[in-house]
Amino acid sequence: MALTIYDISKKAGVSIATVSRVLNGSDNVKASTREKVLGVIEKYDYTPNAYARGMGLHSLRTVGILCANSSDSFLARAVYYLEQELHANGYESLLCCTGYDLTDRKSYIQLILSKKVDSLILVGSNYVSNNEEENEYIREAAKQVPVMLLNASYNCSNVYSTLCNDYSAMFEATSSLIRAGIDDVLYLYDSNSYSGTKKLSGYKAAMKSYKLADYAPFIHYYDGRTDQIGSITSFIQGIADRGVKFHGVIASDDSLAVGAVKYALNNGLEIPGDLAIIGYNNSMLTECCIPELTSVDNRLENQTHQLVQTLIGVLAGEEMPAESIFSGKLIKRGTTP
Amino acid sequence: MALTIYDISKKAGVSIATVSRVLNGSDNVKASTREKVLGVIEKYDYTPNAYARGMGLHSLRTVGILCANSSDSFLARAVYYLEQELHANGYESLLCCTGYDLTDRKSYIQLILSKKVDSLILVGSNYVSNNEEENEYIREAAKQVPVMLLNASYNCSNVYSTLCNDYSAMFEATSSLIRAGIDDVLYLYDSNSYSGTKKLSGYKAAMKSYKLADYAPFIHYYDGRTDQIGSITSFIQGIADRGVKFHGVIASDDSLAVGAVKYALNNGLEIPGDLAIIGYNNSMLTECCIPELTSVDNRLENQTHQLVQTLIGVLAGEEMPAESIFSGKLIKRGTTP
DNA sequence: GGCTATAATGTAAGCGTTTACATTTTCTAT
DNA sequence: ATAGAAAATGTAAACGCTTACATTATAGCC
Repeated sequence: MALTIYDISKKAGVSIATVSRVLNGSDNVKASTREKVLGVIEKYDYTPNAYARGMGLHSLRTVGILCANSSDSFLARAVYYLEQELHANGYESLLCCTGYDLTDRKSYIQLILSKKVDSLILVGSNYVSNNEEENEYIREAAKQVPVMLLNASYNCSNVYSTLCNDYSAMFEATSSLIRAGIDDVLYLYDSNSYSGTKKLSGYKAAMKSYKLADYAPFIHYYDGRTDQIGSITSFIQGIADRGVKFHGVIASDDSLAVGAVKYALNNGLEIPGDLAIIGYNNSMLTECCIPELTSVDNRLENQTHQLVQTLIGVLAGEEMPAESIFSGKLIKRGTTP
Repeated sequence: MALTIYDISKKAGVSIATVSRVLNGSDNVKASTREKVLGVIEKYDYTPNAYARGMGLHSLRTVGILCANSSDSFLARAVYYLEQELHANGYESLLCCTGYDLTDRKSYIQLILSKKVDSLILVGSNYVSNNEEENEYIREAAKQVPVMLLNASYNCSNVYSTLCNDYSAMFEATSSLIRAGIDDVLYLYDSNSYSGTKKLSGYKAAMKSYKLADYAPFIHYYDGRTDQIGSITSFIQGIADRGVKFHGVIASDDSLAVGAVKYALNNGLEIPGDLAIIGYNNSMLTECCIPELTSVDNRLENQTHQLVQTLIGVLAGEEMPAESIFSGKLIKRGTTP
């Protein structure tokens, strides 16, 4: 059986209150007593029971992080940055991978809220739906703790967001291709999430502003299989086989763009001469293909940093901005002219 | 303030014991009472406090998962599979990203053990060091709960492992290149972890068995930067520039292998004609390059499945195998003849 | 040395559950 | 209808900590 604070107090010859004070760094303890107690703690390798602690303490300096899928490279990177930032600020994190299903999601939130977290961070725009009813769970959660959205936005009190101006970034990316003389630009996307919708509109608006027809087929592919990219490649092949012509591809995610690169290479198309390609997220995948992938950097690191700063402020009772928006930046590499 | 079991019992007109019984699915509750209580719970959206629960309950059906870096695609995939398996078996998971530093690691373990986890899963071979002293923390942890190692092995009571026979797999991979007539095979690796060491020996043994000279430069690169692959590419370029000749590259990880692919394409080398390349882990990266990467599948999915099965068995008091070894498999794609 | 202010320590209540045990209700068989 | 068994429910202690409040030790001052 694990040692309790009683065992330690007995061995150190003090009361449990004193042990607790030492544990919590209270300054009302005589130096010699502190040494004695710390010695016993050290010697017996005592660790206070976190659950008992959770009962007494008001805050456990813990925040819950929810992400849909930790093997998605974008989400994983976001979670990684977040944990680092939180740790650096003295907060622990509790990570849950909820999957994309809405009902599971709700029960995960209940679960994590029952752990007395100080806040909830929802990573990725798929947590905000276009269907307002589906967002009820966010409003519910926000009644209990501040809810932080990374790369998404939701207008509700006690909800704070960081984002990239996906609309403008995608507008810019699309325009840059058009200005380079490519007027048949295909748009690939795989998610109707908050940011997904913004990006799509950015593309459409750009095409429209140049009086061009847009074409944006939806790919459903996030099922965790290994040959995701292969399925994208053949999806694009299917489009070409149906006679659709395109000399540019913009994708809502780098993985889709890599699929386009493979499609091009499979068909002997020159990149960017015959086909120009732009991805999104500026992930590690941009480096994996030859030529390297041009991609929009959505400022993940800035977002996570800002999000944690906002959170700290909110928890300290300060008034903080409900939305922090960063400007996406097109990083030009070999797949664009 | 959140509702407690007292509030619910009052509203439902029963005792807290009855509410608790309903909550815990005890069968000694009249159906009508159960309905009534569930109704109140539903209506007020009550969730029992996890910490109070942790005090009373013996097991919380929770296991701690430690991984060094959740943005490493191999580790992330492993964690993802593990969480799914655990969830399917009625276990919750607590994930911590410990980083690669040893001292941090120890405090993380203390932290997670204080949460009354039923077991500890260490994901990835970097948790087992060749330096026996550094493994003390594993022995310590194993005194408290069963410790499960994924993709690593450590001989100690109450420690269970799943692995791939990295030595043989690498021996096979290397031999396959040699048999194809390539006798100057470079080996790239970036970690001296448990499995890293095995792989390296497999390569060396294969070269030796064909009486060939081995060459295995070490790359230090896992720092989380985005241009990892770029730095690998230039590392290889540096080797070539020093006059080292090689017509084959085997890497301990797919990302290193992708670096080799880029090196080849940068230099106008034909793959696999001028340079044959084999990666390891059979990750999504294998699909990202053209030609697609030949890679060793280390049976991650099998490993995670087996690990959870073993864990369930151990927790149920059954005698389980301390080590489960799977056979790696060379998946041939375009980068090998 | 005696008095007070202050620092150090101890005592005990409370946090929200679970569960052994006690009690009450319901059912079965007479 | 009623004793006795079985089922349903209630009571209260326990889990290991924090902390307000009470008590004791220490120091400073005249």
